[in-house]
Amino acid sequence: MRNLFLVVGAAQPSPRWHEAFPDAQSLTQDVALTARTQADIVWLGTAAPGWERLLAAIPGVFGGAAAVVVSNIPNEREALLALKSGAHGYCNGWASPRQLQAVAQVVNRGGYWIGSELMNYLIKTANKKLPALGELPEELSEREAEVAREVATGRSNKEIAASLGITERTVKAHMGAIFAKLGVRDRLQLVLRLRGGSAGEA
Amino acid sequence: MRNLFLVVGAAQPSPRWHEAFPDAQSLTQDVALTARTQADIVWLGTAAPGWERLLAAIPGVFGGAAAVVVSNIPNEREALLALKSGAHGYCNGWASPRQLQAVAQVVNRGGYWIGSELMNYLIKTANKKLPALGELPEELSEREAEVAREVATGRSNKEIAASLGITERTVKAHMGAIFAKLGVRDRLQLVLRLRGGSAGEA
DNA sequence: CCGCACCTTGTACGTCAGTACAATATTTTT
DNA sequence: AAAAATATTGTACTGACGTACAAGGTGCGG
Repeated sequence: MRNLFLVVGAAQPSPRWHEAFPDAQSLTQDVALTARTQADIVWLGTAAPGWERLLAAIPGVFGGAAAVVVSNIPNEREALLALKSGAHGYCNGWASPRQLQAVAQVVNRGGYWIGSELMNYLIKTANKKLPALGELPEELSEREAEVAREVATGRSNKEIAASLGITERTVKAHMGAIFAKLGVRDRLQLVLRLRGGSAGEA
Repeated sequence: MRNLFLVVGAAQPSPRWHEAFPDAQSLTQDVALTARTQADIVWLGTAAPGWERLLAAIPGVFGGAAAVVVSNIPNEREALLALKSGAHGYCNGWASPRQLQAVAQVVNRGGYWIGSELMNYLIKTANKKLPALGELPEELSEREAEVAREVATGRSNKEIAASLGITERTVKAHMGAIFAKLGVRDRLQLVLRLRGGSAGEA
């Protein structure tokens, strides 16, 4: 199974992805097109604007290749856009290597990989209604989870520090650890991850 | 991978299914329950009435087992019911053995197996009523709403500027206007407001 | 015509967020 | 006992963020 990550702009594959597919290539759009690179699965990040147009063109270029859209901050809108544009998978780029491999196998065999929450959303809209709210990933330590809960209500570092009775510096330390563990770059993306209610957990 | 076909009433596995999974078992509901049969995948036919209630009970009985609903006459309504009841697969019981095996592998790895037409249908209906981020407070101007949508996906000012083809300064201007109109102090609280979080409820 | 709302951009400044170097102590795991 | 994870805090730096001064352009209703 040949994997190819299409690098567009800032949309780079995560270290976990490289770990999951050591033999895979990550190529820029231009190189992939001119070299007529073959692939069974084409992965495409959403960091760069216009990814959905590129995605729609993939079947024409990489004949028969399945497409997986990789997002750092999965959300319903983006997921729908991805599926609408022909993707068979939509997942978090910072998912574990094992999970990324599972995604690959699922998609490679003709299945769809989408978060169960998103699926539930689809079902519900196909009938009606909408709920969804998530708990904290258990890879976070207890203290980190506390900090995460605080920031998820919109508090600043200073406020969190006062609330937990620690230094702002310590809050920053926890924050950095959380970012690293969840593969987000700032507090906003963290909140979206925690509340965003959709697609492939890490 | 242990396959189990749950025989209920007239819902028998097809010869093709037996061919695909020679080592699999097909048991009646009673036997499966009393014998505490273990399985990775439970297949369930739709020929017998009440299959959806049985399906919903599967996770409790066969802990962790994925469910595939098998229909002889696949149709949208039934597929939705199956997915709603927790199935990860919905397929034609008379599909080829090879295809059934693919279904098994997809579902076994956490993927969904559903026909592309059904998927398209789901996308279409979901897109039709996809407010979520679309229903922004109407006090926002058109442009402000665009910016708000961008920031609600975790993008930075610089990224939004590039995406909308304007200056970062302009993004800041819109952002400030949004904050003032909605009574929030920063982008994080804005996102919480837009996503129904617990930010500064005026 | 003139006000009003909207879109756009500039410079400058203060604050906040995040990280790059840390270090120390406690607890848990191996 | 050694190793690893966790919790805590420090200084200092860069860059992002938000705002306070602007200002010039478009379009629309009074």
